[in-house]
Amino acid sequence: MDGTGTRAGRRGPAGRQEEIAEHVLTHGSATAAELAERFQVSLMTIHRDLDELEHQGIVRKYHGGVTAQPSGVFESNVAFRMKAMQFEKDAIAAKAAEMIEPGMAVMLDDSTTTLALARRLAGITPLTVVTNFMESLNLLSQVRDVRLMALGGDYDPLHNSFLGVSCIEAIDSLQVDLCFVSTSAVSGGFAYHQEQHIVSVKRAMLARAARNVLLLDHTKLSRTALHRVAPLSAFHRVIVDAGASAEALREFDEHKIAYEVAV
Amino acid sequence: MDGTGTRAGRRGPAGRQEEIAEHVLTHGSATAAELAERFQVSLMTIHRDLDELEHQGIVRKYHGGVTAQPSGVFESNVAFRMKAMQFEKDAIAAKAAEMIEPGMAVMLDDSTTTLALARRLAGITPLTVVTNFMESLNLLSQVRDVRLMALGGDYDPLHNSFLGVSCIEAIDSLQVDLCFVSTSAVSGGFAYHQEQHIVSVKRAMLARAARNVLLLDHTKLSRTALHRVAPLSAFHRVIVDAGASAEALREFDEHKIAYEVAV
DNA sequence: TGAAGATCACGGCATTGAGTGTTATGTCGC
DNA sequence: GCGACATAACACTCAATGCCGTGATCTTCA
Repeated sequence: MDGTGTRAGRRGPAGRQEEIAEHVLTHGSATAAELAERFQVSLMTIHRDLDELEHQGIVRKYHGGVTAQPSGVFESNVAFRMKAMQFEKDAIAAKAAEMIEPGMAVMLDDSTTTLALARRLAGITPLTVVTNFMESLNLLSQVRDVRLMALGGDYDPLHNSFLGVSCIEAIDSLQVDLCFVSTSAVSGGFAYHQEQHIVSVKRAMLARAARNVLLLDHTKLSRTALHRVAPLSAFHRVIVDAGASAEALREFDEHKIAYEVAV
Repeated sequence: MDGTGTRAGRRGPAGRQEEIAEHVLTHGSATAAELAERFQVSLMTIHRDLDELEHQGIVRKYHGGVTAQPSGVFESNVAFRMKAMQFEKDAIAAKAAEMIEPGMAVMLDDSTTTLALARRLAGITPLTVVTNFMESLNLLSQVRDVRLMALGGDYDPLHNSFLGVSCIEAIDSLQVDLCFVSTSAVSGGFAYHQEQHIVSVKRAMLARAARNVLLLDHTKLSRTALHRVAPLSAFHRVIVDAGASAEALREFDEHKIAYEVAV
């Protein structure tokens, strides 16, 4: 039994790094020596962990220690998002799938919610699917009778997707029947996201579809992020999970937004 | 020194399976016991090898032995050669990697040879890599300090890559230092490929690089395919493996092509 | 039905690669 | 320029994995 207190590093370095991140995030900052003592590993290992966390955009290193990254970049981490709200996302995806009919062309953004939707598309073939999300590309490339189209661009490890000017140009030369996107926050009749380059891509997508659908788990409601993506009126429908508060739904009514609750 | 005669199974079970296939293909048939004796391994191992070869469509098993697959062998054999030539492709990739220096921008086409090259790029960072090949995208997305750029387009399950107009447009807006491609046949100073839509993409790639490099294992030499891709003069260098015949190399000399043999 | 051949199930063996520490070298800040 | 901190290079450990053989069980064919 070691004296490190919390659950031990049960799954290799990843587990320790997660705990380091948690420690730095709560305390605001730390020194390498302090962390080495706390986790009973050498300074070198701590530095390697911090390099990894810095590359993931979770902490910032400086000569003498590390600090937490100021904004909520942490929430963008794809591995982080992947685990959360799996059940709710699946319910939302089921509801969204009802809108799709064989033969349609649909576009999916780089969110874990639309990935849940992608998993269901094998049952609605034939279909044309357009996306910039690596996970969805890998998934759908294995599916017969899905005409898959990739949006290229600069690879973003944080989101595991392709972004940038090149991606937007590719979107601009397309036109689809349905576009499904998710955003990290919604309130006051607007959808928000914390990163500018993601916002640009989402906007381009919304402009190239006959109908747009916004997929939201309830943790996104009544919150804001730095950048406005679009007014909710840009969406022909909003789908939320059953965890949405009555207050949040009332807000949709006030703005005359067509929404649906997924059970 | 064993008595098996030919080059020993230097690269694991794959090498032995290749020799087994060769033996069965030339003799028409064989028994498991005979092969076990010939390669000095147990019956069980021979059966596992034969299961693998049968799965690849190269031989047919029956109670008491195996026979060579009667027809349609050629196509399956190509798939087989894909894997079998792995050793040579790796040598070619090693030679190609020497041309790359940190900081460069390189483009890779959708061939298994350039995939072998992609595996080596992690050691030459930082690097910008552009490709339309799903395998390479998945591989390189895991690599630190590689700025990865995807070429989008219509997904082709046969090649596991993205093609079409959309892909070519994406290529046209780029410019890289080095472009590595492979073609399915070379002879008379020209490179050939059997599929038109692949040819279009390769041509677009060649037009957007300061220097082009052609990667060829020796089975591609002195052959042709339906469509001309480009004259060999379009390439600043050709890299072949050590299996290339003296005659094929002389042909390069005649056309004044700068080539290099990978050991 | 009997016997040869094929498969299954388990365990040993060697190899690989990730993770880590130690020592040496480089770099920042006072 | 000096001390503290950070990085680079090399060697070691150890767990995971692929590969193979042995003996038991199942299947096929005469």
